[in-house]
Amino acid sequence: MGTTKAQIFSERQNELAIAFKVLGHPARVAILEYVSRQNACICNDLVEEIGLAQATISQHLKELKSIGLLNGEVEGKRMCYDINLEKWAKLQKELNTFFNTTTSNCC
Amino acid sequence: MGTTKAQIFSERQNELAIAFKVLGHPARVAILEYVSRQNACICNDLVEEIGLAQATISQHLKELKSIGLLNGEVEGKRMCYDINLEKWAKLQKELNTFFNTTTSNCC
DNA sequence: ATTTATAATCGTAATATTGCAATATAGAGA
DNA sequence: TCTCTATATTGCAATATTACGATTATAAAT
Repeated sequence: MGTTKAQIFSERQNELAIAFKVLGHPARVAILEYVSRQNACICNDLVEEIGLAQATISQHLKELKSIGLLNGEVEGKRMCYDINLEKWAKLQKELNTFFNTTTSNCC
Repeated sequence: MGTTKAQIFSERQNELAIAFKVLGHPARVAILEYVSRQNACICNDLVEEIGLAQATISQHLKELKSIGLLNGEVEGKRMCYDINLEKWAKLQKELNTFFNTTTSNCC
């Protein structure tokens, strides 16, 4: 127990849910918003901006990278994260498809 | 530890994240999709359709209700759930605002 | 009244997530 | 090289989530 029974759902449902889940933390919402506002987007800035420990920010960045929403480029000793616009647009489209096809005709 | 530090984020960021989080489970995605396809949308049907225990489905329904995405009406000894279309449209709009305003200009 | 059907709630075990300190790694500059 | 800075990883504690059996509550049917 404690584990999501992914095998009983479709791949699409699982992927959609995973994307929603990754977006389902305020720190990750804030990271995406901050990264999108900045020209320089470095973990250390995020630590100051957001107010979580460096290790914690790094972990959240990892999750955002895991679904391809963020790109991380090494820039000297720093990392430069930016949003993967292609993936971003694709996800937006998928979410809208989900919202548009899921409308009630019940009762 | 273990608890999200909600107090360091804006109300909007927290609410957005909570909505994403609720959508971030394949069972809840599946429930929304199934409810939207049916005219009769009863927990017991969902148990058969989805293949999780009745208690588990009931719990997922509760979470969907908690953010107002589902309405539950008592219909005799059954419950009739349907999607709260107003909330649904509002959420879709908010997510799109998030996606549209969060685009990269980094690096 | 008793039984049956439906769904909510409770209690609990297994697992996942969050957050941080400590440590590791890697590049830049003295 | 040695040190400093930036980021990643590890290990761990606290808490949250997932799932389910058992129980409870309610209403319909007999």
